[in-house]
Amino acid sequence: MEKLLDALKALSDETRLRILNLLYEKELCVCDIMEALQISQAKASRHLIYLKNAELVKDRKHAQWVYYSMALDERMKFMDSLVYDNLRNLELYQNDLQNLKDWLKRKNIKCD
Amino acid sequence: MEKLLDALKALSDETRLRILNLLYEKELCVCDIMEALQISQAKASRHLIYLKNAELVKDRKHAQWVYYSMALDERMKFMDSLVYDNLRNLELYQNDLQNLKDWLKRKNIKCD
DNA sequence: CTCATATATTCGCTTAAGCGATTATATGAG
DNA sequence: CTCATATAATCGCTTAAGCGAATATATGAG
Repeated sequence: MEKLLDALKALSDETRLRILNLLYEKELCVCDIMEALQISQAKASRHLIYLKNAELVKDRKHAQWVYYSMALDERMKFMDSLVYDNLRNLELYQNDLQNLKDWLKRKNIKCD
Repeated sequence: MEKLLDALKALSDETRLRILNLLYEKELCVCDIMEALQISQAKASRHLIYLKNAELVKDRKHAQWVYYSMALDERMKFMDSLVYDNLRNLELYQNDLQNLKDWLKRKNIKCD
């Protein structure tokens, strides 16, 4: 079966792990990801599409934004352990979350 | 952190998943793997070394044989779900287990 | 020592991944 | 319509993965 293998391939890249770590918090648009991870737009978009093809995330279009969020089926329940027992213990991923938080705050202030 | 990522990269290849599925049953030597999966010796050896470098398995030499077995630390506990909730539901991996069983039986008869 | 068996390593090749830079497309604002 | 913003897609390049075939190494048997 291909589906599981596709999901695991999607998990074998650090940028994608960093993205999943953020999406585990909440639904985000591409520009949130680029800002939080400080990566290029093309890179963020590419990896998000990769994750979508692997059926780990789903997307939702609204105006000119595309919002991505986790889309885990029953089989992928091991993802919880991966994120909470592993990623969240690592400095890089903690920093990413903090950067996301800071960025969302700035973004909201801008919109006021 | 590199270690988790190395482990995940190790999980992103079907042959290595098939090997892990077998090692989840019991400690095996390289030739058991080649026979059960019907793959070449070089291929079995290469992937086992890959898994060892990723610290998912450990090896033990005895005479001319090298025995490999699972070596999961606390962080890798999601592997249980991966194997039992996913791999073991798939025909390919079930067949591999049956082939292993058959091979071990033949092997023992030969040794009598 | 010599041979057979088990395993690891190397080589050359092919294919896939990831990347930056650029371009294309879609949407909303004015 | 025109412009700015958000996202996706393409191109060319570089590097990594995986493979089969062949060779090397280690161990036990006799």
